Amino acid sequence: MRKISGSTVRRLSLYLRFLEQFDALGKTTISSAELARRGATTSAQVRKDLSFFGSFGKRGLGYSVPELTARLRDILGLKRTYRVVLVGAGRIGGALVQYPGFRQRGFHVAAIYDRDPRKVGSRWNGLVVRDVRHIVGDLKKEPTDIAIVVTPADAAQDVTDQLVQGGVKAILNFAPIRLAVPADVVVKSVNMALELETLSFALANR
Amino acid sequence: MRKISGSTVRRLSLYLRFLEQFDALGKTTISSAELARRGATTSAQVRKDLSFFGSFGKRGLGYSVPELTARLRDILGLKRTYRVVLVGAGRIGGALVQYPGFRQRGFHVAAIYDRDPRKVGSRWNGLVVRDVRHIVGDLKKEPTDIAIVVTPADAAQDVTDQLVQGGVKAILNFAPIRLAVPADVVVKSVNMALELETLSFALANR
DNA sequence: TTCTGTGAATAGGTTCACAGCT
DNA sequence: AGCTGTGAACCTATTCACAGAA
Repeated sequence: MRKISGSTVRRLSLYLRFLEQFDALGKTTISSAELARRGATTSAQVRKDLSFFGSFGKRGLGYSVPELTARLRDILGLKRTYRVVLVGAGRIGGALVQYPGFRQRGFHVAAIYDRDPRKVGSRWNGLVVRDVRHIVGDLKKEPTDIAIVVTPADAAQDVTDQLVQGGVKAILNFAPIRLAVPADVVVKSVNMALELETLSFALANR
Repeated sequence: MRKISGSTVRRLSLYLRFLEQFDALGKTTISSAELARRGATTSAQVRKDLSFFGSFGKRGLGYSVPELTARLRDILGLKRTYRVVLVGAGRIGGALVQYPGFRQRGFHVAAIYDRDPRKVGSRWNGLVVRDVRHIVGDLKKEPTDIAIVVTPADAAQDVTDQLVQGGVKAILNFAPIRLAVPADVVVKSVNMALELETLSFALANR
């Protein structure tokens, strides 16, 4: 497939949310202009984004809400559910385990790991925290595509190596380091402090 | 000032982190190539990013670590501390209140608000949760530049309007809606489910 | 007539490559 | 000799504008 930019993918996710909202309102048809207004972009951008994957609209009419919803879910890989493991039973980990947005979208946090013996065995949102030393064995028994790394920086690379060894193919990383992974593994890093710094930059440079 | 792209700002934040690490190792000088290696970019990119703000290096030598650190802290608006208020005393709010990365960078979470009477009055990391109805009055007494919105979607716009009324100029938004704000207020939205969807897209389109 | 789909034009961001300072 | 600073070249993303389907 042709190379799709990250910003296109993010917009597709947004369009999908808007479509779900439109569907809830009982609308059956939507134009690129309406999607654009919601997404703070342009109608041409919406049409271009969609055009990378085919032509789903009807000229003079717009897009069928249920049809485009289905196509976007398909494009974004959301027609299936994902088993997700979470490594790091700290505050952020705890918040993510019960984050409703994940389950709604088919991302099921199925296991939590930590290295701290005081945390191992405790319950988090119905899941028993397991010792991280079991992780490779567990992953081999229960194939898992996605992991969320919420460990301190010093543990993150080691954990990542074990995740890769266990067959994980995508990692959402909250640790403030760049993770080294083989070419067939995708990493997406989120860094809250960095987000705040884009704000302080904006405040300082008005 | 000339328009600086978001990706340049993000890279500057990263360079600052690397510089701090180099400083801790006792290095006093660093080349654009070394910064590039750490940041998974190119030396030309590093130099170009810096060149928007001046010329801080010495030809043949590289950059002085303490000097460039100071310049970046200045550029990113990190020479001062920021009073930050957090709205929404849920799981994610709780995790963010004690997130060490914020305080390290000079972002001080100084107050937490919630609308739920059962949460109001409880203690979170040493702070007493206040009723959100006091927020405008509090902000007028204690001018605050940055707010973090961690409420459910249905409350986020209302809270945002109050923050703006109270003089907040930058908002880090975790609620899954686009916030409407006046032109002089910056909003940066973070959406975890959307990040996971970029991963499922990558898995589905290999 | 309305709104899509898409080449062409434009804008924006990245990389190249080299002159010039240390 | 080594590494910066920066125009120019290149590449990618967005916007324009219009032909064509409903």
